Amino acid sequence: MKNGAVVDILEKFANLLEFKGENLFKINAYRRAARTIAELGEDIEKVWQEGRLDQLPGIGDAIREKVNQFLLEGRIRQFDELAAAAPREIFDLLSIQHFGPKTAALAFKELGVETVADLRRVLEDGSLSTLPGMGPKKCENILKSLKLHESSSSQISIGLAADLVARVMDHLEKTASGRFGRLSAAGSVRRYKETVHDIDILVEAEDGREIISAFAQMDGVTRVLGAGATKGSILLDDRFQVDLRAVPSESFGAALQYFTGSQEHNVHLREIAKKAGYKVNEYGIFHDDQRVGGQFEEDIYHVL
DNA sequence: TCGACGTCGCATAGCA
DNA sequence: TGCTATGCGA
DNA sequence: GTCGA
Repeated sequence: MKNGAVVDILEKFANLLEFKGENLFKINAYRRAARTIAELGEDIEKVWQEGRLDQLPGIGDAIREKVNQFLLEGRIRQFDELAAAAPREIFDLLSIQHFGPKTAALAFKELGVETVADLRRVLEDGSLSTLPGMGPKKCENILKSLKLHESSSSQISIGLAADLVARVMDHLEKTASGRFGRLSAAGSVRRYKETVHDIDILVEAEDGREIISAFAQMDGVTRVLGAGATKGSILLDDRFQVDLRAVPSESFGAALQYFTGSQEHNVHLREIAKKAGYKVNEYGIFHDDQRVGGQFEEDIYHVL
């Protein structure tokens, strides 16, 4: 069963294209193809042998050929070519928050940053901050992310995640009670995925400023990654990223559905909605641009 | 053959 | 100081 | 790059 390997190389292919600065839609095409295979209920090699590869959604001539080459020879020539022109540790580098493809390309081109160690060096000796668009704050943020990247522990077990959610909810109820309505975990925590990457919490509030500010001030916050009127993001205990979103009452249900996912589930649901003449997004469910629901999560599933 | 492909909030940098 | 563009993440 | 109009 090589499905995992195929998914992996297609996702990495997308990352390499992104680093190269390729068209965003092309990049997404590779990611979509990877997702299709990840969700495929059968052995990709079997599909391949039976010549059914391009019956899979998102796989056309070009990607089919690459998958073909991979299954035949264990490698993809174009992939190797792209990889040869990129930093040695490109995938590691891109996994550092705030160090995206554009920044990576700039640092590689101007300073020859190939590895995580290189990145640390150019951050510490200040040379990265001499590049256009790389102000002090941005460099500081990247350095913090890099340290986090090296220390963590990026996956959180569901048990610990649940504890963290309880901690946040407790805090909000104590310090901002009455200023918000419903409060719920979302994302992979709510889906009880065994391990999660970060923690998403949703709160019902017309104006999220106060509650997000309370959120950013709770005990154990070691960094405020962002805090606005509708969205806040913190680092708890130096390790755990927790995001809080404030949404108005009429779209709380839709947002809960949307941010609970999973991504594949959302894609599937939208498809169903589309066929039935509806449109679903994080703000509600619509028919002819008329809102027909969104206050409750059930609205979405009920209508469809 | 050709246009659509999700969209938005936040932080930051750079400029007027 | 305010505005806009960009990168990033989700 | 893929899909559908």
